[in-house]
Parts: sequence; structure tokens; C-alpha cells
Amino acid sequence: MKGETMSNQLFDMILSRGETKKRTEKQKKIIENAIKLFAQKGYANTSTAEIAKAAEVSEGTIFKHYGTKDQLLLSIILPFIKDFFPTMVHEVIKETFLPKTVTFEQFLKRLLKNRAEFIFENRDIFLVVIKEIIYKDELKNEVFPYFFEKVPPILGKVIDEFKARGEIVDLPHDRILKMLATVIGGFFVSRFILLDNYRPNNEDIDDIVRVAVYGLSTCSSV
Amino acid sequence: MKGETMSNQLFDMILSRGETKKRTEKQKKIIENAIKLFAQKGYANTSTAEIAKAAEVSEGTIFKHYGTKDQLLLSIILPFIKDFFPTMVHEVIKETFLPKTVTFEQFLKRLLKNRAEFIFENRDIFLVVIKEIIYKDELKNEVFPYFFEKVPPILGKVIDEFKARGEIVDLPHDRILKMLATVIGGFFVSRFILLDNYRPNNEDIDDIVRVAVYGLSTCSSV
Amino acid sequence: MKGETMSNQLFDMILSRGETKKRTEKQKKIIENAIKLFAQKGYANTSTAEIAKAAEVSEGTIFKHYGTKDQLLLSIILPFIKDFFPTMVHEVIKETFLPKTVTFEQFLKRLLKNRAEFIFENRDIFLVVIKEIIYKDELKNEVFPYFFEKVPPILGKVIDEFKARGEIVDLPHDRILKMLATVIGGFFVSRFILLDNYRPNNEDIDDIVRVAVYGLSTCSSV
Amino acid sequence: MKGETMSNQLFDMILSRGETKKRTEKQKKIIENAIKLFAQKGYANTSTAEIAKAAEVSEGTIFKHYGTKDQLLLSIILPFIKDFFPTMVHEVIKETFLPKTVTFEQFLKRLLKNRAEFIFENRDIFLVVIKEIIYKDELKNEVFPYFFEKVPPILGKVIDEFKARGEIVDLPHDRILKMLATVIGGFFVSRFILLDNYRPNNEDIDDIVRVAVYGLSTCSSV
DNA sequence: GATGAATGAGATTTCATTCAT
DNA sequence: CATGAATGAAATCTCATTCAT
Repeated sequence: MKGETMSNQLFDMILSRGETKKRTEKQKKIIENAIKLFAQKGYANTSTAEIAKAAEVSEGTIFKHYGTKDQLLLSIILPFIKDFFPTMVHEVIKETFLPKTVTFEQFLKRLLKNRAEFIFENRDIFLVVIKEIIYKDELKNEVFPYFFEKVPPILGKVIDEFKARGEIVDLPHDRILKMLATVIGGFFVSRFILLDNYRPNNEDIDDIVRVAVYGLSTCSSV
Repeated sequence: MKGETMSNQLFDMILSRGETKKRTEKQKKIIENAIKLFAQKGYANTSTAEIAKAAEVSEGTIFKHYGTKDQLLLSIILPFIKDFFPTMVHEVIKETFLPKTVTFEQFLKRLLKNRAEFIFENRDIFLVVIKEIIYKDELKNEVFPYFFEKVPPILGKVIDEFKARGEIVDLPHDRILKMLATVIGGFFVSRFILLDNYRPNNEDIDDIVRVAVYGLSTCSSV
Repeated sequence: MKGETMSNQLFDMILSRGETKKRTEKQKKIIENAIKLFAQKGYANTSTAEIAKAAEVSEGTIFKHYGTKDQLLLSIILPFIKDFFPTMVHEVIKETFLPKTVTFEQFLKRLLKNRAEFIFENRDIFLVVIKEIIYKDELKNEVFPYFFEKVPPILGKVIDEFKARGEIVDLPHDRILKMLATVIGGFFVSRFILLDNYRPNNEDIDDIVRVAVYGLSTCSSV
Repeated sequence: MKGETMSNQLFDMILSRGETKKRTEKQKKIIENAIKLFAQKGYANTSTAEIAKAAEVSEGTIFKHYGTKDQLLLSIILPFIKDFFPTMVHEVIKETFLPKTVTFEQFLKRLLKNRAEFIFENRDIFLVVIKEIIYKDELKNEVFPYFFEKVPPILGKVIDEFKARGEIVDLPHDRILKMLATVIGGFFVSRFILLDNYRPNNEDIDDIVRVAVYGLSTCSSV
């Protein structure tokens, strides 16, 4: 990547490509092993030779399919991103709004459990995404707008709903979202990045939801 | 670093070395520019040639003083770590325990503001530390035990105090600490890593402290 | 090599590798030129850049195939060692034991001529082996046991035979072997290492065999 | 050294210098440690930095005194050479010719024991000399003529004497000398170079003298 | 004299990428 | 499609030597 910008066209191309073309056996092995290695040692510290060896494929094959080490990374990251937020939004709608009796606390717990499960199943990719988003401004510049486009609209409505019900504090949307994002993001990053092979457990999620909803003050013990 | 373990002796050696020997002008320039470049482009994507050029020094000089690109990184990271937690502990003691009338909320705010200020002043190093701790297990294995040795004892006492005063919820230490660490860590990482050149502002800190103390429920609006 | 031990596995690996995989044209040129240069200027004073240039190959190619300058050296030395002693043993058996009328003197002459011819044909490698075995303890530790495993058993039998015939003096095996090894080794090393481009000639060999068999005393003039 | 020739003037200069100038404490430590390190790891694999560290001296000091790493080597090797052959010759004269009843065997034993002792006491330098003479043609070209100038004349006389006495075989001088040199050289090199920290023992010397004088044939058992 | 920081030339090594088969 | 040999540019590292203090 070394400096070159990653154009939006490329972004779009790879996104769409992921859906149309079927992956061959070799391609799958390449992707699988690239994910494993990138997660373990980071993109920059993983050579294409290593990936080829792990995938039992010649180096040439990798470049035949992905053209560039960078595009290989994108073929891994982008489909994940593309999946994560939309299905998250979808889950929010599905799981929450149907039963109108759900409390904010219940909503949060379901959301977190659902996303934690998703991340756990894709924990290597998650690692890669997080690690690389920190390094590559181009990636950041792709993902953030995508996030802001997808998430706030729907989550905003949820917040409105709970505000209307008088369950959550009456502060501007953006501040509430920021707080939520900080707590939830902090949870995912600390658990999945810092802890090796973290498996989501209920107590952990309950605790972090408790903080988000009631804080640590004794007020929460009601 | 590639695989070899970083022994505690090395850790100690580098730490102590930083204190005893005087740094020459050139050494200072090397460190300064290395920090800047590592923060900007990441350790792996910064060549020693670049650092040498930026520091207006020959590459040989870098290796003369730091032996290895890896040890250069450590000479940057370890002193920071060594400073951060102890002075944090010190601040906790100084700022909190003297005035007995301070509430938990006030305590958290002061702590966060103080640490946010420290990080802001060393934001490049902070970036480097966070980015690289993710990649280097050896570093993680050095820093974590150090953290656990320094922080919980003193913070545990604070929590006891506030529990005794009935200000915070009666849960086991470790769970409370985990929740706190998640929220505070999430705050620092999201602000300083994801936002470019974030400057700590009071509203932000107030909001995150509000979450930690009262949560988002209306209970908090009391 | 610098300190790390060279495990027997490595030894075996390199040996076997040489047999299974086919060498490309370029690999052959690399080995040829490396031998020539190492013999001429010594391992430490020959740069991989020089080898690459002489072999009309890029430096990358060398490292692609041999990984390390050190392993390049081993790929040269070990096959030679692997060849030298076993075929020597084989020659001993073949040339000596079939004709029962051969005297000890004739045996020694044939052995020396045969080995001198072999060394002459591989004199560059021999130079490299001798020069580097002095420097690299790991190499010494590989070669010596190998030598002791292969040579004494068979040569011991020959000595027994000649002792039984009353041709050679009745001293313990190990002392006789040591004496022989000293004289023969001294011969090969002095001739091939110190003299430039030494070509084995009969007078030389006859003289050294004379010393080994009869010594310099007039007793020998019988 | 890398290619440049080592002029005879230099040779002479250093030889003479060794006698006139007194060595300071630091110079002694430099030489001592250089010998140790060169013997251990070879000249090419020993850096001046290492020597400086071992000698507890700054690198600058080494270059102040010896100008060049190469000249440092010469200051070690040449005095040894200068000492070895002449005192050997001297010993030959002193120990042998005074008592006219000494046999060739006794002469050889005394000579070998004396030289073995000398080498043992200077075994590190001996290692350095042997190792480097192999590599450096310039050194070889200095030492060989020196050897041929000093040794054959006197040893030739000894051989004449023993020939006259009918003790040794009647062959041309040069062939006898070559044989002797091969056996004796083989002895010293194999013992002091290949065996770690070899200490001369009588059996060893007796055996090698036996070979040189009587050979391995039963003729010797008389 | 002694020091040790600094240098720069060169050595080894890595690696994404190309291309003939 | 797949291979893997080959490349060359760049990265890390080494080291004899110089020089200001």
C-alpha cells in the first residue's frame, strides 16, 4: 500500500466481485490462511511466500487471483465490513422492534450478544480489520463513512423510541451514540484484541450493559 | 522481534539504560523522529533509512545506539509505560485521598482529565504503544503484568473507599475494575487512535464519566 | 552461524535436500562460483554480491535457494564430506581386500593416490572445507563424529589384517590410527592447502608412504 | 587487508618496532584480548568493537596505537613468527649438538617436546597464525621465505650429521626435510588446531617420533 | 593520550511481483 | 489455470575508521 491511495472504485469493485464470482478451492485456502496469518502476525509482517506455503499453493497463484498483496487484504476486510454493519442493523430491527415490551437493557444485551457471537465466529477477520484500520488511513476513510451512513439512522430511531418511553436520558442523539459506541467499542476491542481467543460470556456482557445502562453508582442497584 | 522472547532482563536493561546514560543531541533527534514516523505510518512501514533522514543522522548512528530497529522501538515504548501507570497511581493518591469530600464522579473526572492531558502531550508515543502492543506478544507479556502489579492494588483501595461511602455498587473488585477499564480504555483508544489529533475536551470527558457513573438510564437524570 | 548450534536435523535436511531436488542451471552456477570464491578468498571475505555477480544471477536468487549465506556454505561442504569418507571406505574394501597379496605399503599407496586424486578433482571444495572447519565449531562437531563413525571400523579391520600378517607393529588400534591420520592428514593439508594448485605426484606419495611404513631410519633401507 | 598487498617495508617496520617501543598497559590488554578473540572466532569474525570492549579500552585507542585492524593482526603474528623459527634453530643447535651421543630419535623427541611446549604456551597465537596464514597470501609470502631462509640450512646440517652417522636413510636433503615437515606439521596442526586446548603429552610425541623414525612396519619393533 | 559518538560504505537478507513453462 | 524460479529494489544491520572533545 505504501502511500498509494486505495480508490473508491476499487472498493466498489471488490465488494461487488465478492458476490458474483465463485471461489475455487485454492482461492478459499488462500483466503483462509491469509486471514489466519494476518491475524496472527499482522499484514506487514506476513509475506506472500508464507501465505502460499500455508495455503499449499504457489506464490504465482496468489497473484493470479488477487493481483496484489494489498488487494488480497481488501478481499478479506471489505466483505466483512460489508456484512457486519448491515446485518447489525438488520438484527436491531428484527430482534428489537418486533416485541414492543423489550427494555433498553434487554435491547442492548441482545445486540451485544448477537454481535459478540458474530465477531467470535469471525474473530480472525475482526482482528485483521481492527489492526489494519489503525494503520491504513485509506481503509479508515472507506469504512467510517460507510459506518456513519448505515448505523446512526437506524440506531437513532431506536434511541428515539427509548427516549420516548422515558427509559433513557434526554441528551442529543450524537452524544448518546458516541457514549454507546465508546462503551461497546471498548468492550469488543478489549475482549477480542487483547485477550487471546476470548469467548463471549454472559457475565461479561451483562456487566458492560449494566455500566452502559445504570453506571456504577448505587442508583443502579435499584 | 520475530519470535524471540523479550526477556525481563532486557526490559529492565533498556529501562535502566534510559536513566543512567545521557542522551546526545543526535540520539534525541533519532527518538523524536522515530516516534513521529512510527505514529504516522506504523513501525513496520517505517524504515530506518527514513528515520535517519528525518533525524539528519546516518543510519549507522541509529544502530550504534539502539542495536536493532526493535530495540529502538522498545526505547520509545518502555519508558512511556514505565511513566504512565506509576504517575497515574500517584495522581490517584494525591488528587483523591487528600480531600475526603470528593465524590466518585469527581474522582473519575479528575483522573480522566489528568490522564487525557498526559496522553495528549505524548499522543504520538501513545499511538505507537497502542499500535504495537497489538502486534507484539512479547510486549503485551511485559506490559500486562506490569499493569496488573501497579494499578489494581491502589485502585482497589479507592473502590473500597467509595463502596464504603455507599457511592458505588457492591460488586467484586475485579468486575468493577474490568468495567472501568473497558469504559476508560474505550474512551482513550477511540479518541486518540481513531480521531486525528484529538484534543481532550470537557464535554467528552463529562459524558463518558456520566456513563460510567450513572449509565444512560433516566435514573441518572436525578 | 554466529553461535547458534547447527542441529543434526539441519545437517540431515541439507544433505537429503541435495539429493531429492533437481538443481537448476542457475543453482549450479551459484554453487560453482561460490566454491571458487570461497576457496580463493575465504568464506568471510566473499560477499554474496560477488557470488551473484560471478554466477550472473541476482542476489535474491541465492537467498531464494539457500536462505542464508551460511546454508550456502553448508550445501557446499556437507555433500563433499558425505562423499569423501564413505567412498574412501569403499575404496579401502574394494582395492585392498580382494587381492590378498597386497602389502601394507601397497595398500597405503593405493589409498593415498586414490584420495589424492579425489581431492585434486575437488580441490576447491577441499580448501573450503579445511578452511572453514577450523572456524566453525558446529561444523567440526558434525564432521568429527561422522568421521569416527565411518572410518575407524573399516580401517581397524585392515590394520588387524596387516597385524595378523606380521607386517605392522603390534600397538593398540587407536594409536596406530592416530599416527596414520596425522601423517596422511599432514600430507593432504600441507600439499593442497599450502601449495597452490598442487597436483599429486608419485614421488611425493611414495615418500610419505615410506615414512609411514619404514620411517627415516636406515632400517628402512632394507 | 581486502586485496591490498602487505609490503615488506611494513613487515620490517613492525618487526623492528616490536623490540624498541615498550607496550603500555592498555596496549598489552589490547593485544591479549585481540589474540584471544582472533583465536576463538577468527580475524574476520572479530570486530574492533569487540576487542575494545574485551580490552576495556575505547575503539579509538586501538586505532591510535595500531592504525588499522590489519596492522593489529600483524603486530600479533609477526613477533611470534620472528621468535618461533630462530629459537627453534637455536634449540636445535644447543640441545642436539653439544651431546654427540644423541640419536636421531632422541633429537626429534627433544625438538618436538620443546616446540610443543612453546606452542602450548602460545597456543592462541599459534591458532591465529595458522588460521590467517591460510587466508592471507601476503602473509604466506612473508612467512615462507623467512622459514626457508632460517630452517633448512641448520636442519640440513643436522641431517647430514645423522646421515654421516648412518642413522638415517640416504635420500636428498629436500625430500627428507619435506617428509619431516609433513609429519611434524601434521602433528602440530592436528593437535593444536583440531583438538581443543591440547596439552602435549609424551605418549603422543613418542608415537609420532616413532613413525618418523621407524615407520609402522615391524622392522621398527627391533 | 584517551574517548566514544558519528559515519558511510558495504554486507546480508527480505519480499512483492513477473514470467516462462 | 498453476507453478516456482528469478528478479531487483529496498530494508536491516555491521564495522573499520575518523575526529572533536
